[in-house]
Amino acid sequence: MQIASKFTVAVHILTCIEIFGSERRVTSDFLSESTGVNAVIIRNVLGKLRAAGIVETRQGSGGANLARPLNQITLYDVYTAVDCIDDEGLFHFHENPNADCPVGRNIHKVMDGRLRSAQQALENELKSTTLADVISDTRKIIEEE
Amino acid sequence: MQIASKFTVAVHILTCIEIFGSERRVTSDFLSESTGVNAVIIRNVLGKLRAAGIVETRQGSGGANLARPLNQITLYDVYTAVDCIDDEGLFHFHENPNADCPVGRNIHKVMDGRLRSAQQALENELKSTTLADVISDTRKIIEEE
DNA sequence: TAAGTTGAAATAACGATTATTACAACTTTA
DNA sequence: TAAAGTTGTAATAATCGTTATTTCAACTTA
Repeated sequence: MQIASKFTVAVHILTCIEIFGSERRVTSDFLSESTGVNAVIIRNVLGKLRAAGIVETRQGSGGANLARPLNQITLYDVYTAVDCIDDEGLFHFHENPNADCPVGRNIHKVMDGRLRSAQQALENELKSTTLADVISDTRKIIEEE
Repeated sequence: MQIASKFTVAVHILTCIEIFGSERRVTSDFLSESTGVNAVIIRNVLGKLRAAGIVETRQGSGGANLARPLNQITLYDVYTAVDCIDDEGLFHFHENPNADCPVGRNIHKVMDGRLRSAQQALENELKSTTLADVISDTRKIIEEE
């Protein structure tokens, strides 16, 4: 049970756009090569990132670029953009608790707040890094190679 | 994409054991009734909770009870007991990044620490509540009904 | 106009979760 | 000791979400 790879793929995509965008056109085919993910899936993810105002894409001529500065895109922004998490929340509730049982009819209410807090802790952590951090680390590692 | 309901089911089970354990034998059939989850699945979850030293079960005569005090069982203990999270971590990495691409061969290294931190923030939050808290809230709500 | 690209729909492949069926092993009690 | 009820477990099916694939219209540039 894992958070869909759309999220890490999206970060990969954005990193490529920043790193290679100045030298070449970053197309869905190019991104498919780099990520190992099907080009249609890439276009799908790019579509969500575009809808969230994170990238711009060009139909026809092709290619994608960032729509705002690196330090104004957090991992949380990406995470919500590709919506790998339900409206229901990160934790899945079994759906048919017995309303005739005092525990069954209240367990949801009792757990909800605590689970939401846990999810929020995760999300706050994602808010604390921006793409600028990711790119900076990436450039450092590449230079050291 | 959600964390498997095994987790919330496990909490439901443990709550039932505490609340009803003094009046009756808490069998997998009874728990199946209360949760709405198949009795075999219940026995499966109980098996994991037993392996983690959280409950004891009785073959033959039937029934389950808690193996340690309520305030010594955190939500995190339950979460790890039913292992709804991979060894790989909460976040799923696409598996075939291109080693010939400088981004492809480094993205994992760059992201790993940050994703682990996010996961840990979630888990720390789960460590901060014990079943004693959950039961106390449950009893309060039941009394107010 | 030709070539290359995006956007999007439809469908298939795959994997993980949950449900179901079946039964051996065990405990209690009549 | 036999019957009834239960746990533990394996095997299999149903279901659902993710990812891959195929296909094609719309678009842009040369």
